[in-house]
Amino acid sequence: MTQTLRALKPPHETRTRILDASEELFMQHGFEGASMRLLTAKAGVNLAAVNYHFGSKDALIEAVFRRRLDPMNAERIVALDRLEKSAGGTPLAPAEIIRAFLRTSLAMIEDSRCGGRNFIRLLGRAYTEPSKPIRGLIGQLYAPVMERYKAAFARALPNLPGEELVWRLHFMFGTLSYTLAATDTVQLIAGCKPEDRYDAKLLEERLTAFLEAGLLAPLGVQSTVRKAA
Amino acid sequence: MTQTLRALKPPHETRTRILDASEELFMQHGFEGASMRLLTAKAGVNLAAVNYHFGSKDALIEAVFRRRLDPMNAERIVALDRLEKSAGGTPLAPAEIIRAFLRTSLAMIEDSRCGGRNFIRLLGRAYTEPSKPIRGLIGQLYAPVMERYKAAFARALPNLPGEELVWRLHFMFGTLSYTLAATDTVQLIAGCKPEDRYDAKLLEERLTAFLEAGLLAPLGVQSTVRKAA
DNA sequence: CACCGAGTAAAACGAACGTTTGAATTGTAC
DNA sequence: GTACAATTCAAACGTTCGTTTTACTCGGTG
Repeated sequence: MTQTLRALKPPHETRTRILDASEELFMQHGFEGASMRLLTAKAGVNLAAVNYHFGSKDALIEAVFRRRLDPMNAERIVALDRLEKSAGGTPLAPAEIIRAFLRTSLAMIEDSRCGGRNFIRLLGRAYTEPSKPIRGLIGQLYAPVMERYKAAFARALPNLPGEELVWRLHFMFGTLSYTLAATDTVQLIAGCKPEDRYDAKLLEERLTAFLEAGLLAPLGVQSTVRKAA
Repeated sequence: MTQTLRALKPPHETRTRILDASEELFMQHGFEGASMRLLTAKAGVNLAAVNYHFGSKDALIEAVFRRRLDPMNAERIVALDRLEKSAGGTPLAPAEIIRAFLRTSLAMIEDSRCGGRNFIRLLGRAYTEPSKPIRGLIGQLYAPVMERYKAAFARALPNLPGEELVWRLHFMFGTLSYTLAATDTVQLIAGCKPEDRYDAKLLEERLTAFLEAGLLAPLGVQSTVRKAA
């Protein structure tokens, strides 16, 4: 009886309302700028609810990230596993690996209820966040998927020096997170229609073309410079 | 007499001390996280000095940006002017334009007193800052140089559709700002020696190779898709 | 019915925030 | 030396922050 009632009525409705409101307000105002009173008012819950359900504001921030990022990164690893499985022993094309990583992010910006889109933008902000706990959390959550994809790229590009690969992955990661986070800069460069801003399919094509070309760019003189030094 | 004394003793020493301290602390803790008491303590000045010399904390933030960004963007435009002058009527190579833009940023990260490096990292943070006044300020300061470089790229790449160019510039801008701002993510991808992290010459080569390839990437199917739609 | 634990509610906590005040201090001109 | 403006200083302003406390409202159990 208890079981069925729990199943009918969401077990943590207040928690979910807080997480949803926080996702949006953290994105709009930042972590420090979004106060507890603002969050709880938007969520329609009491001020004390955050501390009751999460313990503290910092714990709430972590919960906001984990709710989306844990499944996302798990999905990324599964996608790469599937890719390598179906390829047998043959090396993967770099563009395939790029798309596998991209698609998880891009799927979220098409979230009809906007929660996913908010989170993606929030995530882009988090990389440049000065707060050390947040940086540490992001790094910790991303470490396994980073290692996994780095290995896949290394196998796909056996001729690219390891150090060079690390930098190009850094560039790629930056392009992706910035593109999704800094929504207004496109309008700054040119009056861009916001309607195709979030066309995930089109954005995937554009990003893949750009990133693949950058990843496969011919080695400049810098490698020789380094060898000589 | 007044003139010479003013020349010997810095006219706005307190102002400069505040700007230097703010640059570093805004980068470390963010704009909201760096309190007036922290800023003034680091600068070794009285708490009221900020409001006396700048008027408010927001005005201080604007002053921090303008002190570096105004000369930087002016230098970028001059560099592009020189490039086009010396090329006569012949079209510029995309890599030349990229380097002209890059070099101004990269020169700052070699600042021996670290002030410039702090500012570059601060700038990367500002693009994803949620605060509307800051976003507006950044956009306003960057608008002329953006327009100028966009026109130069359009002339250098007459076959690239305008909308496609806007996106690729957005990607490039994202790569640059993220690369310079998110210093810890490289270490996340791989244990990277921090010593060559700020080798401006090497970084210029790597970034130029990556960005040029991305900018010149072959057009995917998306343009056909768009034409059909 | 009494009882209990989970959750909600309103109010208050001390600390830290940006800003302002008014007196003290400095440097310069007459 | 006196006068005057510019700057520095300690102290306090009112507000807002994250958090805690205390009382209250329930549904389920014995």
